[in-house]
Amino acid sequence: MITQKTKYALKSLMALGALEPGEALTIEEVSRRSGAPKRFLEHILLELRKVGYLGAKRGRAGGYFLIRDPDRISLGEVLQFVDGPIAPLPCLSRRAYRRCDDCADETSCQLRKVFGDLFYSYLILIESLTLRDLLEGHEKSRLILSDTDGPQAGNSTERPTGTG
Amino acid sequence: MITQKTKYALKSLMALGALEPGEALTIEEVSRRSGAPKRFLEHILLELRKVGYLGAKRGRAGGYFLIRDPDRISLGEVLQFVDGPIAPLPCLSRRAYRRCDDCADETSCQLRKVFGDLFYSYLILIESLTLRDLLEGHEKSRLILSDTDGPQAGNSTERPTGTG
DNA sequence: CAAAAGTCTACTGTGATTGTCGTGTTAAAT
DNA sequence: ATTTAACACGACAATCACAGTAGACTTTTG
Repeated sequence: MITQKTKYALKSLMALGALEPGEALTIEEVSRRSGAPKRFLEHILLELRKVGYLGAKRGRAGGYFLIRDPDRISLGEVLQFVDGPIAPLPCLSRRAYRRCDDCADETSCQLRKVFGDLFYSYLILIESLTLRDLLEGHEKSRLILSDTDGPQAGNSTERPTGTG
Repeated sequence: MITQKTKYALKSLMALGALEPGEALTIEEVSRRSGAPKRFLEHILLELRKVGYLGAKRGRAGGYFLIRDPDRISLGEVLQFVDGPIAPLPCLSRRAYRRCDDCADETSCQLRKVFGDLFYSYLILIESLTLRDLLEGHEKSRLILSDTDGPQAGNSTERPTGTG
């Protein structure tokens, strides 16, 4: 589950990404378009600015605007910046690495091995999706498992609900 | 991040999956082998039994034992049973579906579309990994993005740490 | 100067996570 | 039959993350 905060962040980025160059939106207006509570959104937009996605103009006719190409804002990055570490195990996180206190030997930990591979595959997927994909339709992230001839993903419209 | 509880559950399943047929372990013993606190483990093993993975024998020489083939216990299933819904958005969960209160039209929600595809790919990965993979080495989950010639995953031993 | 905007720090309510505890129930050993 | 060692189950509690609110400050423009 991505957090509500991340959802607000993504919706805000979408709102700001849809603007013409030169345009800006006030927090108030982003709040209206994203559905996020205004006072909460303050924090979120501030973070997105500090991280380098947004620019802000203060004072009377101020507002926020996107300063990074939507192609270069990956979902993976946003999730990390807003939600914090996304690794399934603390010992698999680069930035926020923490040893598992209940793990004797990290190199032989089977849990780490298996989830490490899973995480790597997941990262490829999530890094390949960008704000651009949220702004337009998208045709990416089709995958094929090489040792099976199982189902293929992609193609947006079908199978709306998963199992979660 | 998978929860500590799930980690305990997986380690316990590994401990029980490594037994010879006919053998069983007491909670105490599973606790020792998995590192989980005994009184906490009670709840976990109970759940795993109710879900159909484990059998239990009560009374003096009692204990827990695996009653489902490790090939038929997918990581995805375990995560769901122990951690609850794993869908990135409530509106993408089949079992625990909930409408996003901030979403006007579900069918046109771009967030839902993109995360839906992502989730579907993720499910394929996580469903293809089983307790068997945790018990032995594993050679699965290699994937190829069909619209890029980007990196390939798989092959266990390399790139230990990700980005999370 | 006043109004409208972003910036910052601090605080809070709610719920999930991670356990612990007490008490029961079952079955084997003596 | 009694004791003992195991699982079963419900209630409770400490801690923490999440989601949001509030107040005070700073910057810009009219």
